[in-house]
Amino acid sequence: MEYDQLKLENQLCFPVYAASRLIIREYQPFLDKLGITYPQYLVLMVLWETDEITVNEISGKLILNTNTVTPLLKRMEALGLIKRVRSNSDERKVLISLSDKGKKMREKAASIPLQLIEKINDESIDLNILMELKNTLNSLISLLDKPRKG
Amino acid sequence: MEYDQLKLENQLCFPVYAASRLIIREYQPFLDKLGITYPQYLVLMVLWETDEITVNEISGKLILNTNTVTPLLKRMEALGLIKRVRSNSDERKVLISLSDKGKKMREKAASIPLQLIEKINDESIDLNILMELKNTLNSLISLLDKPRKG
DNA sequence: AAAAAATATATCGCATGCGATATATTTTTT
DNA sequence: AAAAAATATATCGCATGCGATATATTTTTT
Repeated sequence: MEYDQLKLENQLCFPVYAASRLIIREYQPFLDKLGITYPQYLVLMVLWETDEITVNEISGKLILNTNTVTPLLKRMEALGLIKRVRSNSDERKVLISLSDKGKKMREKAASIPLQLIEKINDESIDLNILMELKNTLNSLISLLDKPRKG
Repeated sequence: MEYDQLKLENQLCFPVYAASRLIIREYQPFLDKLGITYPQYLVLMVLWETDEITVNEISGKLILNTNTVTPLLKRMEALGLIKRVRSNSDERKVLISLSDKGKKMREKAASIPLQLIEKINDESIDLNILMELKNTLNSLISLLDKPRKG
């Protein structure tokens, strides 16, 4: 029997998995300056776009389970980046909003995406190809994330 | 100032990160049957291709730090999937090789890649686009992994 | 209206994943 | 040859990430 399918180089998942970790490593020095982790940065990006949303909405946008997001948000609250308040209209919900510190961090973070692009683009890889990459991944994500939403 | 760069939808990293987790979730039911995790499956794939290699070589192929790989291998040894033996020629090295159980698992795993492809292809996304995706990610990986090697 | 189902968070346990650091061995430098 | 540097693993601590499960609240069913 042929086992070529089981070779690392023939896998689709491995490159996605490895690239994910490597790109996050590139973020590390910038995030270290802000004293936050990559998932915390993602939460902030969500809140900078839409402040005052529920735990569930955040976990939906980041495609993370609530049992990952709840402790993440608690750590962010402890860091003074966000506030967690039970909703009055629906006591099951917890509303997440930015603290002043969390709001101010937006300015410090503003330069990160461009610096990342420079870091990557600086060498060999065409930006258009990266845009295609993004599109394909987004198709894949909406395909695989369907079961959660449907 | 414009903050569009800080929107989730405009990021490259987030789709890679989310896709990685979602694809691994697709593997989960198949790996559960074998009683292994995704990183463990990766180690096995490396060993099925080249048995008897060092911890360092495995961590290099998987682009993981040794402080991730060492405990991973210890768990795999506890599961009876691999053997860990100090090298005689160089006492710093630890040689990792497959146990009978680890070797036999190859047959059970042989059908996984195809099943995954069917699961994804079954709907809407062209396989050629996925091959391009793989190529772009591999370029990105060799770019970002350079500092480790160079 | 009471019971059942659904929804929203949260807790627990375990496996990564990694920065910082330690230890043993080998190689290189002086 | 002794000292210094490099190499290969390993340990520690902390932050995810998730399956299983618990709890409180709201909505739906009967």
